[in-house]
Amino acid sequence: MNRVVTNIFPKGPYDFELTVGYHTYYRSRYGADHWEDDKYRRLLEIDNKLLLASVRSTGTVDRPELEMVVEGTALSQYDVTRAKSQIEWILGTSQDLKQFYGSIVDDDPLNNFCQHLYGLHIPHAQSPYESLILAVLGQQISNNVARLIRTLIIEKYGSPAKYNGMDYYAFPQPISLAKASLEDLRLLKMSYRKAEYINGISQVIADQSDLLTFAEYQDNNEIVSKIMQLRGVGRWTAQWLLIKGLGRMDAFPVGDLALKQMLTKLYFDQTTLKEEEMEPFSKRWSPWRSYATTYLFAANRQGLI
DNA sequence: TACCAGGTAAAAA
DNA sequence: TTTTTACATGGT
Repeated sequence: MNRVVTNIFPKGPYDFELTVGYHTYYRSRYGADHWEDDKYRRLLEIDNKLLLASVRSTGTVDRPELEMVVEGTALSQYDVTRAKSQIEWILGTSQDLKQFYGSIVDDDPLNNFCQHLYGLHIPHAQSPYESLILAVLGQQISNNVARLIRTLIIEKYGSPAKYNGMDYYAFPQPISLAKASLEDLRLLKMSYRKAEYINGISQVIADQSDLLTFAEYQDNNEIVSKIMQLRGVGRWTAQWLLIKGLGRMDAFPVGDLALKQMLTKLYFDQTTLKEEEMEPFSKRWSPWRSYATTYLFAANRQGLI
């Protein structure tokens, strides 16, 4: 077992606490992500090797600097490099907020949230597959139920490791959930249909690992129509995959109930916004709709809405 | 006790 | 083609 310390320099402004807090729903543990003692921790599975990354802030919002400690067995320089790039991706450190902030200065509720949430970057799932599974698990049900089910599936099918007496789990590999029986998945409190979705998607991804890999030039609509061919993936799930799994800047989860309620309250004077009105309305934030969405949800989680 | 919750596919109209 | 409905479960 060895241990390597390295530094990460996010693109400022970068608020580490806000970004990790949003990512973990301000809980000490959410799914495979941990947020305790001012440290973000995550067990990563890299080439079948498990390593724990612990990250803390050593800088400020405008001069951000993070310190990452990687622990594992027989760590190579390559492992550390991979872990670092995965953590940078999860924590959204390379995003540049300037253009988004500049684009919404006259948009009042949102601009106000941006002042409160200055330096919040969009955190990502570790992989497109992870974001897809988490999104499907979250369909239709309340956040409390979603969190419960997400944790159950990670603890049952993710690779475990113990560090300093604490149990950590990597996010399950596609093959693990592809091999799971529907009956076993049902034990994790999901509906039979949801178990079918999870199992089916995992089988497809286990078989074609590059299915969720897209080139830079590919259009969001092209990606959406491709992933919606997966059973269990509708447009809501596809849009969240664009935001949380692929790092696209201009996605918008039309049909999201919480989002609809927030827009109704903030922009339509309590007159319920119709679903078909969401997409046209969202265009005011293009090409930064993923940020607008994230800042609205972040404001919501902080009780600002 | 009902009814809702950060949807979706399949059935029915 | 468009509109309902079943789905599981914890919270209120």
